[in-house]
Amino acid sequence: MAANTGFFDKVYEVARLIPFGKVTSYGAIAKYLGAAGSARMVGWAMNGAGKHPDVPAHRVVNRKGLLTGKHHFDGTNLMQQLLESEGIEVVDHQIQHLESVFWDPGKEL
DNA sequence: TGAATGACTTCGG
DNA sequence: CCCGAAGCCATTC
Repeated sequence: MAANTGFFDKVYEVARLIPFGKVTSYGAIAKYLGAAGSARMVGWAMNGAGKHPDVPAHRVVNRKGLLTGKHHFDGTNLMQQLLESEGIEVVDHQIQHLESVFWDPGKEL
């Protein structure tokens, strides 16, 4: 059980840096971590994000702005509600005005 | 050690 | 932009 490979911690660390009312993509995080191409691992890391209450996994979506991970949340529309609570428009599990709310760690940092 | 899996991304059509 | 297929890489069995 190599739960803590450091990779996970990095993902969580970046996730915490996501500003309120903003979102980012798995690939963006992976790239920022220097693990570009491991976007899937970011998602996998998020699988353990449930243990990290400070990690807003709902702000992490795929590059289309689609809430692909919503299925892993407790309910069915929980993720969408969280985003809407931050002022992000979400329709059909897809973020609207994605460019306006998108936050690229590698670009901002 | 090797095969299977996955909250993705990119490429070609 | 949508669709199908391939690539990627860490984790798990």
